Amino acid sequence: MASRNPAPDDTAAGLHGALPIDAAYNLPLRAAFAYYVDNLSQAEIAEKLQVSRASVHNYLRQAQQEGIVRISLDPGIAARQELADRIADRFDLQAVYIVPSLAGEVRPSVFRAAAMWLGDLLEGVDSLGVAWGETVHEVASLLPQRSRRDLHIVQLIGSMTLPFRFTAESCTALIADRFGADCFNFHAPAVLSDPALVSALCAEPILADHLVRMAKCDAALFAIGLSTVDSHIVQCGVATEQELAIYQEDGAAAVIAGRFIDANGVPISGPLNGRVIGIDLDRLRAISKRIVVSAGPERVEALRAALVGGFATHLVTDERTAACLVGEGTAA
Amino acid sequence: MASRNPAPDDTAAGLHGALPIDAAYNLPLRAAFAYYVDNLSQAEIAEKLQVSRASVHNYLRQAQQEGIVRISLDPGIAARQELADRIADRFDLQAVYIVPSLAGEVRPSVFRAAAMWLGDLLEGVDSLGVAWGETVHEVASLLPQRSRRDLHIVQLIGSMTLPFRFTAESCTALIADRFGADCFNFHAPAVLSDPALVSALCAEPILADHLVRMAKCDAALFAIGLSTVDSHIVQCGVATEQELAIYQEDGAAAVIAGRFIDANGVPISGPLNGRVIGIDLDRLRAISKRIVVSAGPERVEALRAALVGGFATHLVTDERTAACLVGEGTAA
DNA sequence: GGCATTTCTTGACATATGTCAAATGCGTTT
DNA sequence: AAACGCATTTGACATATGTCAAGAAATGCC
Repeated sequence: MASRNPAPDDTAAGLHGALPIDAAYNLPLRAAFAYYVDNLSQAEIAEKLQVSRASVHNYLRQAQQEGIVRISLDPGIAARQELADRIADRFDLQAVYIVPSLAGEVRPSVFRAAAMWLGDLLEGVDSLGVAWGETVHEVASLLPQRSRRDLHIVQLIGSMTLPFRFTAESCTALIADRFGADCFNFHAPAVLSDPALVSALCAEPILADHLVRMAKCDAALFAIGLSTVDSHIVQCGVATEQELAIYQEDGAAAVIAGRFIDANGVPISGPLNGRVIGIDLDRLRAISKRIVVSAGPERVEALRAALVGGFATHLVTDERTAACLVGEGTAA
Repeated sequence: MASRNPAPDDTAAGLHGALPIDAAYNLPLRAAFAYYVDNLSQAEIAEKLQVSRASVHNYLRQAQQEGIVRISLDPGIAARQELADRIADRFDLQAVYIVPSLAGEVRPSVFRAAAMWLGDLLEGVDSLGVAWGETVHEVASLLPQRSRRDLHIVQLIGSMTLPFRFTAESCTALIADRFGADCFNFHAPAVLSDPALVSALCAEPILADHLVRMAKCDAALFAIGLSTVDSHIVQCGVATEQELAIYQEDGAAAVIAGRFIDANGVPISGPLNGRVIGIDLDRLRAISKRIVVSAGPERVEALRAALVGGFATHLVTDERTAACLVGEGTAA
């Protein structure tokens, strides 16, 4: 029983080069194979591995956390729902993934599903732009470990240091971490008080480089913000209540990447004009794969505005929200 | 509780268009989401779905069989094993997947793992050539359901109607079925007694077309046959014992797609020259992704011959076989 | 419409899995 | 060398899951 359990990041090379191959190293991996491939019971594995059954259970849990074990539901099946088709047709989306939630709270359910599928959605993608907000953060924190070393994670909106746990950096960092990907953060606040300062700042090489990186993204992950008073855009200090009120008067229906749009998906100008540092809506729309995660009855209108505006190509939502989107079912 | 459980191949369109979205249709899907995404217990799901706990269990099983639920181990982790690297280096392979088998029987274990990974290995592949034999059949029969409608499955060797359960057609048919792919069979026997007849037959449009299809494959799945008397090549009637003996005298080390090679991976000519209908070794080697599944101590020499000959680019095997391949560990 | 056949469902039991606090080992510090 | 802290392991218990044969519903057939 020599050398048990090398650290996970251990390359394993050299260390056990000369060990007999039945030596008990890499326990979580072996347990996972025995359990999921050979269909042995945990008790049987425990016996073969000469450890307690509880340990085997621990290994399996560890294997799952490390992403050795991948349990997921076929995204295709969620996209092949009849409702999904209708929404995709109606709003000209490439794919709609519908979560048939039974649980009382739909949003966490949708977040988990989105996290489960993000890896699949990102196949063939080189560079993922990431917005920030509660939704994006939740999805990020639920992402399973999955190796995508080649991927670039790019922050799409400037940061706010705020009363919230979901900072822009934690969104990008979490995602980058789970994919083992490189992370490119946007070293600027999301909003300044003077447009001139914004221009000046964006002309700085560091930020200019970042703007180029954003333009090169071939996928984006974001959510649709509400334009109501309890919206995070106010709570985070991006907009004041007064500013928000002005936008509301002009028909604000949703917030995307810190920008307001109306019910027809058309950008609204207002007091934040030129003061936001982050990807603008046209450039966002130029990214080829635009993944939106949004669910909940209170978000139907905002989501519809975003879809009408053509901001999404891929949508993850739940059954009930989906039904409301196409005018069936009630918000309740 | 109208219209429960439409048949699996039901398009679902129209049928429940007007149903309230909380109607209890598509139970396996709902159960799977509740269980794997929402982390509800089967008992909780039973309650929400108004069915017995046992039913929920049945739905989940069904969901798994239908490929809604996908449980797999990261192929990357099996390829990142230190032994895998060494073998890939030594034999110039693109990837080696090593199964750390605990179970007594390694071969079934490797077959299950190969089946689990085949879908991943076939990403980006348009046309998969398939040989036949016990190994290929086993892998095929263990394949999980996974949609790859666009894929072509192409039979690489003529058929034998034989005392075995693993016919060429069942290999291709099974694989095509699991992927929902199109299946192109080779309508000819694997071996004839007269080379002239082989030429004549292959000139027939039907077969000529198939030869073209084989050449267009961008991946192949095959195993390495033994050149010993108990080899399936004799049992299937492809070669007689006398013919086999001749090849053995000339140093036959393995059989690939009905062709003999020696320990250096060089093709051996012999009594079967010109009499086999199936992909020839050069054309096989011209397929860009060549996936070999092979494991078991008795197969080490044959496998090594195949690898030396450059017939594989991807290998799925077990730890012990792998160790023997690079000269460590014992066959026992 | 009735009967046979299949498919789905269920309750009760057997088994496997999850949990947690206590114990053990192991490397580090004093 | 003893003492400490951390991570891992373990046994015992609570819970969740798997199984199966019997019953119910749906389906197909004449």
